Parts: sequence; C-alpha cells; structure tokens
Amino acid sequence: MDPIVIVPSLSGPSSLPPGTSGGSSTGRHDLPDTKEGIEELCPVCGDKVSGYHYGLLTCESCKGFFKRTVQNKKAYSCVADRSCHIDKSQRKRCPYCRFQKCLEVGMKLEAVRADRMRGGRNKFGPMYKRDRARKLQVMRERQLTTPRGGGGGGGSSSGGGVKHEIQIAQVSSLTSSPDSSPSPLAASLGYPGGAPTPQQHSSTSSVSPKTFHFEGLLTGNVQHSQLLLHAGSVSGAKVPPLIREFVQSLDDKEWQSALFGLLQSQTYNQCEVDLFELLCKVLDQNLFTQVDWARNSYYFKDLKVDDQMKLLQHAWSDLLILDHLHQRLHNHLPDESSLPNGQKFDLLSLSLLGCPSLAEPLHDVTARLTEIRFDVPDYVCLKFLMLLNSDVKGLMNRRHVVEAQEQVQQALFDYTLNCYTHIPDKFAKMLAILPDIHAMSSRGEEYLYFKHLNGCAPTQTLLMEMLHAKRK
DNA sequence: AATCAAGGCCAC
DNA sequence: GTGGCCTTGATT
Ligand SMILES: [Zn+2]
Ligand SMILES: [Zn+2]
Repeated sequence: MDPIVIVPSLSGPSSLPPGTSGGSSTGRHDLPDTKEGIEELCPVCGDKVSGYHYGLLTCESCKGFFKRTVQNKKAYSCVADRSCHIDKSQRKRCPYCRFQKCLEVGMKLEAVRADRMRGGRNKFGPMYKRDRARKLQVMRERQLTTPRGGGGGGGSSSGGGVKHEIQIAQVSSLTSSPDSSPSPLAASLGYPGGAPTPQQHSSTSSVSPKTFHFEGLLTGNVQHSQLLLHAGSVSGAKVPPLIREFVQSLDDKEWQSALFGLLQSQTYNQCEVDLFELLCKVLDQNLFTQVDWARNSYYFKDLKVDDQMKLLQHAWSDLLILDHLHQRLHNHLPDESSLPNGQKFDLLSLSLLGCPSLAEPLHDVTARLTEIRFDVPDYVCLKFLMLLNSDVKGLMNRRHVVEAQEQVQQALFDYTLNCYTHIPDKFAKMLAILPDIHAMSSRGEEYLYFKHLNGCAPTQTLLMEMLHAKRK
C-alpha cells in the first residue's frame, strides 16, 4: 500500500540540493575556504563529505548505507509519516527516510554495481570531474563578480580570453577526457556492427526488482536518462550510432543544475540584484559550459586551438540560443523562476540574449521547431552543425571541418528520413532554421554590446571577451 | 605512478 | 546494521 517513494526532485549532482546548502548547516562557517569545495557537508545527513559516491558528494556513512541498501535490496518502513528529519545524530533512526533522502538528493542506483566489481571508474567519472570544474567556476564567479567589489585592479590584459579559456581547460584538465570512450565512437563510424561497450547498466539488469521500492525507482529513474530514452524510443533502434553517441555525450541535468545553482548563489542573502547583470552571469556560465562541451566534442577536439577559437567565436551565441531552445522544448525549462530573494528571473530572456525585440523571432522559430517535431537527436546535430561551420573564414584545417559537417549532415539526414517519414522536408526545414537563429544571435550580440557600452554588463567575463573578439 | 570511487572488511 | 578504513583497478 505504500505509495512508492519516487521523488523526481530537480536536484542534479552539482549545485545545492533543495534542503541543503549553506543555510541548513548547523553552524555558519565564516571563512569558506577558497581552496576546497565550500559545501563539504553531506546533503543527506550533514556529516563531512568524503568524496563523490553514487553520483554526488556524500559522507562515508551514507555511501555505505546506500550501498548496503541497494546491494541487499533492503525494504525499510517508516513508523512515522515518512518525513523523518535526517541528520548526523539521527540518521540511524529511520533507514526508510534516510534512503528516501538519499534518492531525493540524487544518489544514483545505477552506480551500485550488480556484479560487485571493484575499483576502476564508471560512467559517472567524467561527470564528477565536470562537477568539480563547475563548482570551481561558480565559486570563482561568486567572489569575483560580487556587486561593487573594491578590487578594481583588472591587471590581466583583456586579450586572449577565449584562447586562455581553452588552454586553461586543457592544462588544468577540466575535462581532459570525453565522457564517452573513443572506441565506441570510432567503431560506430567504421564498423556497422557496433562496439563492445561493457559495463553500462549492470545493476539494473541483475538486481531483480522484487521490492516495491526498487520497482518504482528503476522505472521512475528517468531523470538523467530522460533524453536517452527519448532518443532510443523515437523509432526503435533507428537512431544512427553516431547520433546516439552525440546524445549520450550530453548532460542536460547538469545544465539546469548549474543554472539554478548560479541563480541561487547569486541572490542568496541579497535583497535585490540587477537582473540584467544576473542574466549576463548566467550567459557567461552557459558560455563556459559551451566551451567545455566543444573542447571535448567529437571532431572539434581534433582541431588546433586557433581553429577552435574561430569556430567558437562565430557560433557561441547561436549555440547559447539553441541550448536554451532545447532546454525549453525538451527539458521543461520554465519561462521564469523565482529567486531566493523574492525577485523573478525571466528565463525566457536567456533565449533572447536579453534582447526583448527578439521575442517574436524566437516565438516563430519555436513554433517551426515544434511543428517539425524537433527532438533531441535533431538538437545535437544542429549543435554540431552550428559549431562545425566550414564557412568560417581563416580556418587552417578547413577540410576537417568540412568532413565533419558532412558526416553530421548525413547522419541527420538519414535519421530524419528513417524516423520522420511522415514529416515532409523535415531535414531541409531544420537546416533552414539555422540562418534564422544566426540572425537572432547577431542581433542579440549587438544588443549585449550596446548594453555593455552603457556599463550595464559585468566586465571581465568570457561573454564580454567574445563580444569584443568578433568586433576586431 | 598517482587518483579516487566502488566494493570489502570487521570491530562496534 | 553502522561506519571508518582498506583493497582494487580503470583512468590519466
Ligand atoms: Zn551522510
Ligand atoms: Zn521515517
């Protein structure tokens, strides 16, 4: 009779889970050290974090608890009303509520191995790394972009921002390895059969869901794999392996986690913030994410840094708009969001690069995309096509870009042909949208630059660097 | 060789 | 059952 525990909370692995964050901690630490992560508290019980465990940073005991629970398929019950408070001193009292909280904060069942293999890395490894990078970035932003900070000494030269970002990313190995092992990708290109991709969903298959807990959870565990399922179920197994690989390299949940994490951190304990300034910060973070994705993306990562810069400088704003469209269309990103301080933030304006007059073109593009059933595989392909634009002037290795472009186009063409026979000219209609998005992004950039000249936008950001770069 | 998350061990 | 500490092993 128990109504299952599915709680699809929107808390991703990164950023602050709802009930946690700085506020709930028993003591307010005065100096959030700049070295290590700020929140070193277990989101489940508040104990000290010992590392990433099953999807996020938790303490050692909750790691062990989660492991035992899943491995042994424990079914607990709560003697109260299933809302017991879990903290370090009381966590042993109600395992039901403890496990419930584990799931709420985002601990991943799939990370518990059915075969009990020890050591090594799983598919979350790259995510952990990206999460670390993102935390650092948010933290940096937090202390460097505080309103009216005294430190006016912008010592660093304004040049070479993009290049710097790319190189920094390389040196500090922000994400030096792609989320997907190169072998399956190469195989998907060269061999029709398919690549031996061991591991994968191991626990799901072998852990028999005889407990109501797990049955509901395994089926309800759509959060992360939502788009994967989407891609896989669009039309059986008709998604070309290349595109499937692209889709799997996405990490949408992190996108929204990063967004809301930034919104929260920027407005927490603030009575009122400049919403345009906030918008710029969000765009800046998106941009950083964009560069990070591009760096590790297929085709692009093989290019020299100079070419990478040229492509990014040409496509960054298009990519931002496309990503927002994708989040709105496929990931239920709302039009606005209430900030912790009570202000409302217009999420829709992110798609407009802040420019109000772009609302109409955006609406138009959105309608056209909806009409042709624009889906996640389509989105990934367009993303690649935007980035790998062989029309960009001055490319050293233009040939590589052309080939990449052709391969993606071919894959997308095949996909639409196989899966969307009932939508005539879907492929052509999709490509026709690219110029329109580009027109929007150009206007958006003009707008942002204009605002920047008026001193409305934060300086010293990658966003501003991009705006300047194209202008000279 | 170093990392570090996953599983194992075993007093408590 | 807990949870601190240990071993493992793919990844870098
Ligand atoms: Zn804990
Ligand atoms: Zn309880």
